[in-house]
Amino acid sequence: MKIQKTPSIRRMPTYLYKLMEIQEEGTVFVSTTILANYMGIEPIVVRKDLAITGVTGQSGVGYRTDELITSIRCFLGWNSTVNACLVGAGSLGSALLGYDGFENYGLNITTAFDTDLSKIGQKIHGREIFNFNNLPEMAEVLKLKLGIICVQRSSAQEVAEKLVACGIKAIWNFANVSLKLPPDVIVQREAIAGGFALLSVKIAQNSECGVE
Amino acid sequence: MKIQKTPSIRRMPTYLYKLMEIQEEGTVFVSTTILANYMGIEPIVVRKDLAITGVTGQSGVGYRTDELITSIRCFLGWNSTVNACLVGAGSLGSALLGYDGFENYGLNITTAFDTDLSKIGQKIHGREIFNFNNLPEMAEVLKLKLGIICVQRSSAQEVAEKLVACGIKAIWNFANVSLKLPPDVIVQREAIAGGFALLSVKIAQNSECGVE
DNA sequence: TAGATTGTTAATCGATTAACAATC
DNA sequence: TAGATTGTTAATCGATTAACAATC
Repeated sequence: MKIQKTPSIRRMPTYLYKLMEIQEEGTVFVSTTILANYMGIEPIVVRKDLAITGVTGQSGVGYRTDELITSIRCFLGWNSTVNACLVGAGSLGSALLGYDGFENYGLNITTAFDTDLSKIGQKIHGREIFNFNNLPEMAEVLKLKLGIICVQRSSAQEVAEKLVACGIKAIWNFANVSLKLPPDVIVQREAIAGGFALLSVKIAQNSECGVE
Repeated sequence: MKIQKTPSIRRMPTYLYKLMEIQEEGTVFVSTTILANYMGIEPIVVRKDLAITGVTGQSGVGYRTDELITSIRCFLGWNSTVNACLVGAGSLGSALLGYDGFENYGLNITTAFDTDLSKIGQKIHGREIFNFNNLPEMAEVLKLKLGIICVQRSSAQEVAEKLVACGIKAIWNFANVSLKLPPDVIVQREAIAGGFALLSVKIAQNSECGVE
């Protein structure tokens, strides 16, 4: 199963964030010119992106801010909520638990797990850390549909398999490994090293140009 | 300045990590079949990616592991070190400070800054937190070339401008905003919401297919 | 020789960009 | 009417995939 329009989809949350800001200001209509200027891209790109969601605007005016927001939310499936657990309450895990933007994404991190006894029972950003061994009992009760993996590279595969064994079919993987899981499990790997690689190449290209 | 081969570049660090693992095992030659299998992609993709770095392999055998590693490192500019500072020692900042993979990327986060007086003077993962107001004096002495922004959305623009004013021309932005900076400043924005958007769409597509 | 793999060339596919009529 | 903007259609560009000869 190939996913298409990846670049457009990646831009959606940025539009959404800006649009919510615009809505708070009370601005009813917004044009692709404004969004493009904010993003540092061309208006035609924004127009094509928005078209994917099925929304339509008014010639000479733009799009209704509220309609756009709804439309993007629906397209991303962020209008309904999914129950998630986070495994690995280290600093990255804490950062994610503390991120208050997730409520806008329909992401409800109800529980955090760890194996470190010194962490279990403690609270991080209002959520209690549970023993990862209790996952099987808790997964069903809490109706967990998504697992967020924030453990070390070395234990990520094992954690992923246990999540899958509990019926969790979607995984957001922040560990620096490729997970081997059954084909019906949806995995999204977040590789920040990839971002740094891009930055590095930009820097290298830039200093080349400077020399010329 | 457009950057090309973005998808390939993003995959490079993943190859690199796996290759280092392979090297530690003492395996001298590695084929694109092995790398492709690890990444869950096709060998031809890996071959094209590796070709970008200029490395060549041996028909029927594969590539020398050590040559591949060197080649990817050089291509990414990770063979030399860049001094970086991190601004915003919250949980995300701490996570990055604690990430020990950066030494392999030629990234040397020498300093962390914050404005929170309760954090200043403390140490996180061995690095002292300094007052952000001291940035101008310290930037030159420490030869800072890169700034990593981990502050709240609302202060990111201001922080970025101060970094640029200190001669820092490359910024890795983890705050959830588009920064408006002079065109000669290189910015890489890390938008994890984009990753979650992709995951959400995958889930949505999957449940559609399930119904059919 | 047989099997595996590289690297090149061509074909396909999808994303971005350009142009412009239609609309407010 | 003039200016701004949408949405469609076509053109361009780049990335992915396929095919295969050459090589070990």
